[in-house]
Amino acid sequence: MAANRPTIKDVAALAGVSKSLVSLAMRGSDRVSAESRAAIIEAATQLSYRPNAAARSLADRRSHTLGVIVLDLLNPIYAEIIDGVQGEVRQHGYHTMLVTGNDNPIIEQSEVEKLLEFQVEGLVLIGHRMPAGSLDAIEGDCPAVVISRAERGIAGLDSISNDDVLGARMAVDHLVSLGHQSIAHVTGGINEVAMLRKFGYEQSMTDHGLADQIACYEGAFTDEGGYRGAAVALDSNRRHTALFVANDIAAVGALAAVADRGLNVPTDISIVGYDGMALAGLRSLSISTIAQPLARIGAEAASLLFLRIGDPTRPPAHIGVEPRLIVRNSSGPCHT
Amino acid sequence: MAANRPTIKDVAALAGVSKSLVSLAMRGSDRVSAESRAAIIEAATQLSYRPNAAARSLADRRSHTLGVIVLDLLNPIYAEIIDGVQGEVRQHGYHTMLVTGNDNPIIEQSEVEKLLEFQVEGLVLIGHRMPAGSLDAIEGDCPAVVISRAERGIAGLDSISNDDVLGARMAVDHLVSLGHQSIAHVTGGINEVAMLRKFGYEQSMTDHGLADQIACYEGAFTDEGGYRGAAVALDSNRRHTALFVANDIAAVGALAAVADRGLNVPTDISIVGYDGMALAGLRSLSISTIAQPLARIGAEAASLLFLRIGDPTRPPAHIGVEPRLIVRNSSGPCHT
DNA sequence: CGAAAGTGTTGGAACGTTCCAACAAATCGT
DNA sequence: ACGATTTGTTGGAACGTTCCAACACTTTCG
Repeated sequence: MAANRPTIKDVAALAGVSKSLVSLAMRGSDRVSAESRAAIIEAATQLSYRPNAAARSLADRRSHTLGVIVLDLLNPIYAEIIDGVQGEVRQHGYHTMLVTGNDNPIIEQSEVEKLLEFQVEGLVLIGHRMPAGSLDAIEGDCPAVVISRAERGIAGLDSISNDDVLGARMAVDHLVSLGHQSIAHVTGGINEVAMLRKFGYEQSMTDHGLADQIACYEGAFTDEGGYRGAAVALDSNRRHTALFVANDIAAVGALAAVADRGLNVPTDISIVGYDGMALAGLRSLSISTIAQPLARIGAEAASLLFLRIGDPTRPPAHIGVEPRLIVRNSSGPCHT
Repeated sequence: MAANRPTIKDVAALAGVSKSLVSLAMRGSDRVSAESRAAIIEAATQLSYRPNAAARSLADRRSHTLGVIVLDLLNPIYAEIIDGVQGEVRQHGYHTMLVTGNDNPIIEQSEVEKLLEFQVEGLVLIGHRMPAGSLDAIEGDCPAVVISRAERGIAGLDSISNDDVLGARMAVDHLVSLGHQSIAHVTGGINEVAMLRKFGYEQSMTDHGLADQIACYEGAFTDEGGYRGAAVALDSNRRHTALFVANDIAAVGALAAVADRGLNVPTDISIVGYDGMALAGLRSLSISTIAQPLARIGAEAASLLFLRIGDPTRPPAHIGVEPRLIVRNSSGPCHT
């Protein structure tokens, strides 16, 4: 561990120039003579000089850093979104500060606070839990974009999400095209996204003249929730031939419920999930699903943020991305 | 968006005291009179003042921030480790800067560089890919701890990992206790962790007098790799009754290979994985596994780092944590 | 050939904090 | 009652950068 970290002054002294010139050179200005530049680079590497980001961001009044707060790292779909964000951010030469809310609004709030103290230039919220009031407060302070939660209500924030209603309709359309009629829905609980998916399901069923076949079973966005909902569906006296489950994780649970009853997927019953998490594609699961373009959502969120940073007065935008059907082995023709 | 962010001076002016006193008060010093404190708090909230972390860390020469670099966010076990790190870090009142290497040594290197520019006080490396040389360089600059890669070779770094040899032995012991003898191993490819697990497998087989039953099939730490390895194992003319697969993701692939052959788990063949990722516990998979205490590994890594920050001269430590057997539905008694 | 325009380079003033020595006022001990 | 301590408070100097106005020197050109 060397004594004290070398500063720009040390480099200047060693190279025999002024600190200002070193500053210029380090940032690759073209107003530096070739000789000076060479001497400076030489000195810098010799001292293994590393600019101090704190000092820089203080002087510059820009941190070149974006804050990303994610509801919960454990859900694999968030990880995929984050990857998208990071890629885009890197391209802009920015840096990312990533924190988790641990599914806890208090922690979430305080982490956001910390990010703001670090003078992040923008905030990406991935599936937050904050009350609208806090969001408004943030918005006054710092450009922000919200992912994966419909935020039509909140005026000032950019947001991006997939079209859950459309996606749900696609799931039903797919099952209908396979000849299914008694298509049940295992819901994702009481939250906006789940509601939209349920709504899409009902809409499409009705459009196909299957309104009388509509059947919703209460579930949740978890393995456990999917299992419960599917179990009730399967044990009912209605002979459902297909299940549209509110998300992929829940679909994994539903798969287990089917297996527990000695039934086969897709011969006895078809299953379609939602989200397109990589995991659902593993061969043991091979769940048909409505995929969100997760990485693209992350990337678009980041570029939206850069747009707003560039022009804080631009009107808030909402980007909707299209979900896409991925057919795997969990859905097949209706056999009754 | 308010005009300019209020600074400590603005607060001081509004409260009618000096900036020094505000600084004291904000950090909760007890040398501030009740009146002054009240006035300051009042002023601060009124202006919605937020201290500037860049300025603070410049003056303080401490960033109160730790850097965490993870190989790849997509692997769920890393997410669980990160959660552990974050929890511990939060308890110390520190902040975390999390970046990914995207499984790319170049990016990894440059991200670490950025973290160091931010004057992080320490670094947690979760499954890095850097050559030993870069690691040495880091070590000179900044306390660091390495997770989940045995680093006995590198003298100066603290590290923490589970005992892979022991874990592999536990897996075999478990299968033997269920009456299995022809226990094959699907490997994790050519890397240190995989080698250790393979070594533990061979050791335990030998100890149980089953040296002649040892059979290794080449796989990888992926779904695909597990599928391939298991497929070869199952198609061989040796009638294996159990498979120890190098990690959980690969075990998921192995499960698919078994299903493809119309065989049943665990009646026809037992499977044990390694890692203890939450996912393996989903009811559709229910894979018996050797679990690493992932969150604890993260937490211990962080506290190790705090120890070293507190005393940079302390000798480097290696902490080994014990893996634990979790029996689920993928392993059962031998029926032949 | 002298003014104008360009080329490199420089010192000093920011940026928003924390730390420190200094100090005034109140309280103490003898 | 008077120096010694304690209790609050203060201005100014760091911290390591970037920015800016000002500088010498060349070069250009009418």
